[in-house]
Amino acid sequence: MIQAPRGTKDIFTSEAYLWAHIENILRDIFYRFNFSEIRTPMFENTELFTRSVGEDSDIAQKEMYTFMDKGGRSLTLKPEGTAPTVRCAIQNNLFESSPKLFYITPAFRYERPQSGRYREFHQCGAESFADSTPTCDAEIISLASQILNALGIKGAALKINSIGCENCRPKYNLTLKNFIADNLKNLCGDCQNRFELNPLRILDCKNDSCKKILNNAPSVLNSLCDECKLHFEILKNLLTDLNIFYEVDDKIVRGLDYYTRTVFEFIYDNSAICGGGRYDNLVSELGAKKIPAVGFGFGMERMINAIKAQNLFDNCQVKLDLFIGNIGENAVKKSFLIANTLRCAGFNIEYNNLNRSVKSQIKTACKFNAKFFTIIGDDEIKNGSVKIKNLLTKSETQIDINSINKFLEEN
RNA sequence: GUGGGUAUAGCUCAGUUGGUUAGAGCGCCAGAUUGUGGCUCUGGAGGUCGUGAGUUCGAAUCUCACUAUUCACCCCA
Repeated sequence: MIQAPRGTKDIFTSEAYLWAHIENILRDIFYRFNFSEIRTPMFENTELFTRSVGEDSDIAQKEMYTFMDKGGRSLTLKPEGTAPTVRCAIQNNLFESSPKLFYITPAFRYERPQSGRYREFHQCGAESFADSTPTCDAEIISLASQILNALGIKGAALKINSIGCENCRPKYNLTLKNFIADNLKNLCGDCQNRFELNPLRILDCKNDSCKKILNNAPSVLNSLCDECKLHFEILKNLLTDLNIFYEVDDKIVRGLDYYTRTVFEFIYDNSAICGGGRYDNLVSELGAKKIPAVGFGFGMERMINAIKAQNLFDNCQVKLDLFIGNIGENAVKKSFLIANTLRCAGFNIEYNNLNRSVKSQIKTACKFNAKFFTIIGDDEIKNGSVKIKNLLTKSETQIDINSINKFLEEN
């Protein structure tokens, strides 16, 4: 048997209905904040991701689905949503016309699958190129927070930090490296590599011995320049004014290289359900003029795990208005034609097309959550009259075979 | 990339130191009820025991490899 590839998952029936339902809620919230939807290609030129995500990042190093097409181009399935959004905005010059964009998209990373993590997963993200103010950061965080509220997800903790800008971060990197230098030998192998490439990432290491060493490390917050410091202070005040609870965590640095100043995460069940931050240099690094930006990405699978764990949106399924049962060949054809008429009129209809007992037909109708059930046989065709049964109340009504439409409208 | 668990019917799972024809519950189909669901009873269909090798007179059971799946680490959403 051919199975779905490792790390992928089929989404069908009630699960697909749940996804569609959630996507509708998400779009509603985005529209409230005047974000417009964009849909970018599933694959991009590889260079887009090596330049944006960072050539040395784990994503670019070992997690990307990269392939050559028949024209010799190096292409990569999108591993995240931000870089394609920025590319699209540059290419179509969206910064003035629609500076606030959102997407709901599959993304691909070659990783070992585990709970809430697939090789094809789905991201729901927003990017704002509106301006560089802390208000803009607060709006983005507020948007993420309202998404959680609208979905009813409780218990996600917001953590925020500032990792400075191109002016103050190099200074902090030096401070941090000086602090670590003596202990470099005691850090894990990964961190020893990070020491030169990206010392900030050492703060994020989960290794216990590294954590211990970094416990007393100088805080990035103490090295911020005046502008960054002010930006962060204003943001914190705004979040308080918005009644959004947060915790400052100066160890949050985020894994993608493009972030500047504000970074944040919503943690649920020990993993990040949403991550984001400001990236004021990415647009210019990708070749356009300098345009500030801030955004976030939700992991849809993690979002849905949380929704399921809290039993939100139970009983997600489409309901049938009527199930048409039948007995005999003539009746099968007749019920098919009636089903067609009623479907044209806008009702959800199923009919029986197999030679089965009335009992099993009515059971099938219940399984599909049909509101009404009717059965058509030679007598009904001859008399032009059918009994229609309410499956909930069990009451039956005798009506004209041509007035089912009217009956369904009235009931 | 690293480390553990698991793989038997559509689903959830039993299966004794290795021993005849591999079971149960649920679901499905039919009958009891000649054309009306949920309860009850009766019967029925449905299995390359993940794949391939090995050990053995004999393997669902033991060994190895592979694949898939799941959980954790790394990383990330």
